[in-house]
Amino acid sequence: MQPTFLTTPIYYVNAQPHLGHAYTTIAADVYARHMRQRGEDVFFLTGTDEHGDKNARVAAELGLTPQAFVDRNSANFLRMTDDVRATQDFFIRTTDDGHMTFVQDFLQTLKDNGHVYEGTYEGLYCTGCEAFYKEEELKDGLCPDHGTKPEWLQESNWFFRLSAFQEPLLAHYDANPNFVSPQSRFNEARAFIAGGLEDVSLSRASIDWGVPLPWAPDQTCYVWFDALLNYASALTYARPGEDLTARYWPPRWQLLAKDILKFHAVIWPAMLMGANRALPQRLMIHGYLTVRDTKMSKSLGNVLDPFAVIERYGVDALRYYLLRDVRFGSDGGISYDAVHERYHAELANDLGNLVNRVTAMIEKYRDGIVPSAACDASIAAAIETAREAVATHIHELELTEALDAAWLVVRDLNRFVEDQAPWTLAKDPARAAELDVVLYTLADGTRAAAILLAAVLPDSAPRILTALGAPDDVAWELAAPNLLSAGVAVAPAGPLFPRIEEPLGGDVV
RNA sequence: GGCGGAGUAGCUCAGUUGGUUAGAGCAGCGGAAUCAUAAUCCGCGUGUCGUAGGUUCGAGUCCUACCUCCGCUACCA
Repeated sequence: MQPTFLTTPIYYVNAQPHLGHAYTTIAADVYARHMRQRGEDVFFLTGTDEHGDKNARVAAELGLTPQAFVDRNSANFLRMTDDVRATQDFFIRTTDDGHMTFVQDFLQTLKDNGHVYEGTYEGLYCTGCEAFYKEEELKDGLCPDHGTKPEWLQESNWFFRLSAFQEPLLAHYDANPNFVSPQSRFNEARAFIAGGLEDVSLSRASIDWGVPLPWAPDQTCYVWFDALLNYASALTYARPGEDLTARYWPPRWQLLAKDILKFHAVIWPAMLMGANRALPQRLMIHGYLTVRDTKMSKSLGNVLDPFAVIERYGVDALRYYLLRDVRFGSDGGISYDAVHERYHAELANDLGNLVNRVTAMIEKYRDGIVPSAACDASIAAAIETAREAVATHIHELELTEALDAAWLVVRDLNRFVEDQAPWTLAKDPARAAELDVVLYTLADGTRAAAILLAAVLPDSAPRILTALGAPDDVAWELAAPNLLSAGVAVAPAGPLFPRIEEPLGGDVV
């Protein structure tokens, strides 16, 4: 299989990392980890978007230079990737020299190819906001923020001939029905293109904090062009002295939220076409996480704090919850109560307790040594089935469905315990061989389940393997039956997902 | 207005190219068991499949109209 390059958007650093950033990052990380489990050559890219007027303004308000401001805030995002156990291969910053050089080269290429021209951008401009407004955005013809009357301004800009790519884009969409997922987003993007494309300005004359145009240094690159190019620039300098472009380009998957669909599904591919570069294979547009009910919403805008969840339940719980409770690709409601419920019902009760009871029985009935036996055929079949299903779903970024498929094994194993009643077998020495089969099956099946879940539960999966006396290796080919060595000693280590008394958000005063 | 999506059990949702008694998880009720983090397992749902028509031997699954909700309808990022 070809190397896998996947990306998250780069996050705009004017604010703090929040749930949305964590969500996309986690989803991409699950894919990256899965592909690495399969031994694939993976390059997972994420990072921060640091130019633009907004950053410059916030920096000024704080009395910082733009660079000092973005340095500080970018570090917050880098820390976020660690907090959620993301395993990116490179964390790009658009203020990197390598990136800025690439942007200039790319813009020059677009211009050399005849896709850039000088024009005039005009519109209603509010000096207070330092931004252009459309008439319908105004309130009674006044700026909604400042209540002042905006001026009609003209600005000389350089434009990207996006309109010229309407037909090529449509052709690409029609030839690649999987280009954008889910289907509804594909339709949305295609309809937008079919409705006619206007040229877009790719530079700003009034903004200093950005990449200067190589042929007109008095203008800076419009921040979205700058930002989108990160996906390509990173490969040229992520590894000093090495250009990874030939190895990884184009991206297998680019993940993003629906609010930035147009930039990624229209402008970005057009930019690549204009530079004669291959387009990303697929774009995955996930939905919004919305906070439902929660009595604590005294103050509006109360969002679920991913770091609070990590602190109380652990990072695996956050990763599991976000991918499990909301179908990846759809919008969905989340809540602290739901985190609490799923943590206990699924992670603690179904999985954690399974590990606990299996190791406890092996200790009690076999002195902690995994007996020699063959995995029960029905469980073996369930593992094989789940292995295929999980892989298929993850390849399509159907992460919720992948979890469902893996969880069937967990449920089957719990059912197997009840069906076989090892505690009964243990009372009859004549049935020792039967008990061996049951105990081996449980240990082996739980081990396989851990590997199936390892991409989502990077902390817990190795702990499960260790508890079962298996090597700490989550290679995908080990997600198969009969691969636990007989004679190893189990090493129970207490509850994997301890019960949590107080749910988050309950501390309403 | 235009384009697109969605309305299925109390809740969250699955339901391939139309075909036997519409499914899962959660919650609820009842029961079993005791290895285990009082965890697990089993049983229990007469749901007008948004409304009204239509096509068909047969429609949640196709067609028409309508109702409700949502998204998009471009340069803050």
